[in-house]
Amino acid sequence: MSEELAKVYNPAEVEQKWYAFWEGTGLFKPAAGTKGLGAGKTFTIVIPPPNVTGSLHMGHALNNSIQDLLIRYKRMNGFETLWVPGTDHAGIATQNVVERELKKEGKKKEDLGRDKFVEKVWEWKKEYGGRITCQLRRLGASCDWSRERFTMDEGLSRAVKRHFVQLYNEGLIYRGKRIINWCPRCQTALSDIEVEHENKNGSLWHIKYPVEGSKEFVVVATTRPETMLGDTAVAVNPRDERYKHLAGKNLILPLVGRHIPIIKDQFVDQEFGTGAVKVTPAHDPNDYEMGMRHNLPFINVLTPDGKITLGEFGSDEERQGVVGIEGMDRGKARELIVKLLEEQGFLEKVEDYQNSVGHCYRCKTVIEPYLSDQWFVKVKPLAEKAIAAVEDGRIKYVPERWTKVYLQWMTNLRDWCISRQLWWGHQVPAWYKGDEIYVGEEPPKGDGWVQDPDVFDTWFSSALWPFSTLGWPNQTGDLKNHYPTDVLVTSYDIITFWVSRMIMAGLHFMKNEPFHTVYIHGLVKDIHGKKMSKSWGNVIDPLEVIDRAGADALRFAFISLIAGQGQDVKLSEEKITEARNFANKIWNVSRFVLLNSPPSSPSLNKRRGNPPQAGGSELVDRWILSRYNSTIDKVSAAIEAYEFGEAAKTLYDFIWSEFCDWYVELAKIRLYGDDLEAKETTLAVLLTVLEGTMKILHPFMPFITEENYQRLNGRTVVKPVESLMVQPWPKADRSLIDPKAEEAMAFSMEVIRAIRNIRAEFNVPHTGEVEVVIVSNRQPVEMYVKALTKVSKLTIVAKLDAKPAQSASATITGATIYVPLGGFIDLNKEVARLTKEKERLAAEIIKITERLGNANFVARANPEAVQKEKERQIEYSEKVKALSERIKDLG
RNA sequence: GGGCGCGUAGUUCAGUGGUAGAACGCCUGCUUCACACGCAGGAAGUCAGAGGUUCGAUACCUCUCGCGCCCA
Repeated sequence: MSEELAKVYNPAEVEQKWYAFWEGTGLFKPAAGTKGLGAGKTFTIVIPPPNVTGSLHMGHALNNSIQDLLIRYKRMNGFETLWVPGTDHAGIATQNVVERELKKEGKKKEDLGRDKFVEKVWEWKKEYGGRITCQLRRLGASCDWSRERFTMDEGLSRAVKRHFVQLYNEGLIYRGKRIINWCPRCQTALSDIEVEHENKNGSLWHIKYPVEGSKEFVVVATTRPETMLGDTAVAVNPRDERYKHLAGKNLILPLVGRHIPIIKDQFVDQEFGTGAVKVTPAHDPNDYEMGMRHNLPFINVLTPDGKITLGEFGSDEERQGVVGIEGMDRGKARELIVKLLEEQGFLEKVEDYQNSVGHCYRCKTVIEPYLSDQWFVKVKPLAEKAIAAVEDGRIKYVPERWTKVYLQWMTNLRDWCISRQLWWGHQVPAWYKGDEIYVGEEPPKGDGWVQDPDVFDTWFSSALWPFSTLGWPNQTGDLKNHYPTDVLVTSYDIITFWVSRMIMAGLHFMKNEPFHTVYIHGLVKDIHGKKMSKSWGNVIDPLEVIDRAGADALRFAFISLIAGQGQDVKLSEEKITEARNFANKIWNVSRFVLLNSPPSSPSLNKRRGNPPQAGGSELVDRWILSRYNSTIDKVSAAIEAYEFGEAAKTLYDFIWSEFCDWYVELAKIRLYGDDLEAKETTLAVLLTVLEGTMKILHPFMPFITEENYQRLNGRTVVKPVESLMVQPWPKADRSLIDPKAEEAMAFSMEVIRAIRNIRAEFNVPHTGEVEVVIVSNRQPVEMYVKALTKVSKLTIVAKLDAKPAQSASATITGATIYVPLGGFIDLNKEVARLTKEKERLAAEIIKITERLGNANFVARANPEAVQKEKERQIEYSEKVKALSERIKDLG
């Protein structure tokens, strides 16, 4: 190991090296723990599988930083930890990507045919599928890569078949012709949640439908005039007086001439438009229901790619009024229909209207409600169990508020459309021969069977992820040891897509909830709270950050940003820089310790294992050991409570402020002194605290902590080098938590700050030494004060005979400090300074006095609060008195 | 329309029924032998607004306003 340590930390070198070491020595694999909290217990996480064609974005980086933190923490606590990695085949997304590639060559997937196309996707997967897993390694994710899974691999495909076949046999899956959400671009059905609704400014067209055999019209209002081609009725509310006289009559559909009935249906809202609505059973979910209730014909007027077809019209006569519309895109068709209606006097008026338009969540194309044969899951019985599991606390959401989102969604579920008209995915294991249907994990025997061409919704396979990755449907050892898993870490946007489905599937197939805790984090946004997107140009690439600042910095930036209750995380360059600087600080403090510690020394090693005991040694040692042990407790408790931001902040403050700014600075006194014993004791404390701190920081910043730990080991301890990641998590030694030492140290620190403040206020040069007189009954540690304030002569007295001339002063609790400044002092400035402080305190005293004068306060407030106020009153009064005297002296 | 979250220093955010905090940024002074990705010091807030509960509210309750999200 080189003794030359760079002044600036270079993460790139360090990170590559240690990841290879960890993975190479098999440390990511579960190993039975024997010690600590986790003895005999497992801790398991399954990764939310990223899309196989994807590359690492900030959302992944945040998500996996959290998972790795938990996994590393539990591993060090002695749990047999397993983090299962893998990727998702992401049906539509992946198919779209490959289609786009083909398009560049001027080809469509139909040119290749299904088999060739699927082959092409597999090739694509082979080439790019490893990309994201490599990127997760760059982040430091300690997944067990030997257990990596893919939703389309053999085992998981078998699991999906079992899923389908079993639900089918239990009567929980059916096939039927229903109105589903159809994406004309992807040309597939989508489930309800795959549709994003957006409020858009549109129009409401009022169209006149003539009454058969009369000069009267019924006016209907619609946002989608083009669908009138498929109208098979007009509906009114049975209670609507306006239409009572038209009972039993027919209307004549404008342009088309089709005779359609007026029907009465409770569903119709009398307040909407004219109270009469057109009914298009093949193109609207509500109209579909009405169509079923009233036995109306279903006329589909759209092709799968969103163009008009008149193929289902009853006669050529009907087509004559709309010649030329066939094959026209739905948007153009709307324009034409409106134009024709207007020309022929059927359009009464057009109003501005805001309505909600559904878009495909993958390609943003406007969705069509479309009538087709699809497979559905009856979710109600599954959902009931999934609701119960959360309601009775078997599964807990963190933060708790997401429980409500989940329950609200689960209680309003409609049947889940699981078939997709894609080529990439798990093909539905159902076969048809004439009217016969066969559902099974294996193809049926005999000739003439044709397999259903559809594939499953990707979420239908990822629902099984917590147990399919562990071997299900086989009863494997992993399944036995690691199911149920422990914590699922994900962002709120897929609670409905994924979390809820895993809970349903886990409870149904494994008879046990898939995890006990769902930790929900926010989405990564830019500094203004905007979504990161290429078109905004505000994307920060995690790989680029890792190259530039290190994975540790990225991880720490994220973890310190998630203090809120599952709020979105606003990532900024500044935050990354801050975390990078923190890494550099850690690097340099280790460098300091290493540069000052001799190569392995027996006497030092002996001391290392026996840190100074409370009460018996140097104050600053007792102080830092007290703070260090408190920090262990605080960090551990924060992680256990999922308060990761709090844990990060605790570490940041302890390392930077307490350890570096105070302990290290004061350690230098004895480190550079002549007393060998004091020197070794100091080193022992430095090493103890630094090494322990590397341990509790490891889950946050695995690379730099491993590097430092290894260097420390090499220097001072004679033992074979083991990885930090499998060292036991430090346990706070409560006997070293020493409030007296902390109190005493706080006093010295306050004295030092007061002197520094005076020096800075009066611009005493850094090199200029000053004399200080402290009037106090308490004793600050002279050595500390002298070292940190450049004081040449320090006098501490309980009472002052003669006040030092030409001096600035500070009044702190329990002491007045005089700093004679000779020529440096500006008396006016000093008087102003003291007066300001006096006024601040005087105002405070008035408030306190009022409070204490309030009989209600004294009588009702708790006695401790009253006592505290009294103490403050005395303390402040003394300070004000001292300040007044000083001002008088100077004036 | 229903639900949820947020509003605290210039910025990003913690926080607590009893003295308002951090980081970054800003200002001043320092190339002090771990670190200028640094050290020391400093300025900076009507805790969105109104009402209520309370001896006491930035915090708890209600309403209003503003921002964001989810569902219909």
